[in-house]
Amino acid sequence: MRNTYPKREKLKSKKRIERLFEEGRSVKSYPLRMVYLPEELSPETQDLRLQAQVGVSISKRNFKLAVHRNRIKRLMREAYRLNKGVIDTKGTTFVMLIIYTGREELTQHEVSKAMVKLLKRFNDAITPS
RNA sequence: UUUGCAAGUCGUUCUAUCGCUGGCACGUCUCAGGGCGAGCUGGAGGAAAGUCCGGACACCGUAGGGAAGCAUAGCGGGUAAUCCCCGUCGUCCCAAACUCGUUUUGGGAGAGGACCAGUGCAACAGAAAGUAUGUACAGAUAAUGCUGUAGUGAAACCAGGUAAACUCUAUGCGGUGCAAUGUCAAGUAUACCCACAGUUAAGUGCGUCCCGUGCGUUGUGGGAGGGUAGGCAGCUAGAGUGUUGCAGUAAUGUAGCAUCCAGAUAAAUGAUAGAAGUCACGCCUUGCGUGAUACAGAAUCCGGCUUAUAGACUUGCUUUAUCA
RNA sequence: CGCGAGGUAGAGCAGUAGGCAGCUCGUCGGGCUCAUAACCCGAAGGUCACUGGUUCGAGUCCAGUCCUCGCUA
Repeated sequence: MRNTYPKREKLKSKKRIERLFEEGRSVKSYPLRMVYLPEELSPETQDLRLQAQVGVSISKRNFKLAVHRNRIKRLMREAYRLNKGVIDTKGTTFVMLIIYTGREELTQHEVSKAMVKLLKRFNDAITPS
């Protein structure tokens, strides 16, 4: 299976992001935290493979230099791209934002590991018990 | 060969796989917008940073005058332009030399116009820091506040010093900035805009004031605005880059040849694996192992300045050792 | 992206024609009280963010850095 992360899978709408922070629920897996919310995405595409729009974020408070923030965002995107097959939303679509809450820079392997754990917890959270 | 200083240049490379993004041409699906697939080819910096100067470009009530304000400051040159760069004169600092001097040579520093236009300022010390001129001694004189020496202090050798004190002189400055600005589609309270005609009292105005100037309120006609989330243009071929010759002390200019080198927008330029290079350290010492590989990420674009920076190279001077 | 303020004692703040570094609270020691608080007496505590310049002399004037806070869209 091909692992891609094209533009239409990115969360870009300011309106959706604002509502996401107001109404969304969250799951954590250090150093990552995910905020998510069910959302109808039909205007974007009819593609059945699209399960979610995802954005990444990192605080300027924890990393002062732009070059470090850029690198961590790239690592997070890479980790999501390689592991997004873990997600199973059972038909509904979501918007989600993954936030880096750590204060130290990790390697790709460590970020990947945390990402898999985070996505599994997300699956558990949206499955009605 | 060694030490240090100054100026300048560079500032990791290659392969494979998986991704992101701009361009080109192709196939396929779709009413269209566009989607999907595979191919080729571009994809961070010397500072992209700080936003300290200067421009290009764009718009705004035409940007007119005066006041005020701000900036600059020897002279000459360079440039699109500058508070930048180059040269030069004077000043100050350091080193060396000798003919020991306000000398010569070499290197460095810096906002270096004007206190015989005016006003202000100088703690402590000191008689006195200006409405100047006390004391002691010596000299001169008809006489003195005339002349010399003394102590304080940064300055008392006087109509002195200080303008990075107010100020004056000369020159320059309209304002706001690509989230400028233009355009397309969606969409809706009649508050908005334009033209013409009449009216002119208060009021109002992209830092302030005055003059000037625009607006105002009514009628008629026309256009469609605010707020919200978007697409496209602006948007990258340019004061471009490399190289060679010529002109010039230099900054720089000019001619020929070659070349096209990021355009993202919740914001691309990455990840993994392996190899090489460089620098440390260790040793079974000439090859292995371990560790390190800086500062840092375009946001309209250029020219400077300033700041951060592992390591490498070039040139000049200096210093040490050896050989001739 | 474009602008504006501010860094002075542990905390909050003064400091103007350049020459003294200060105020309030807190801290420490002593007194008062059976004891604590309040009150009284005394003391310590500062590279004036940093670097350079102008000046005889700089918290103050000038230039350049660093940090903090805020504003417009």
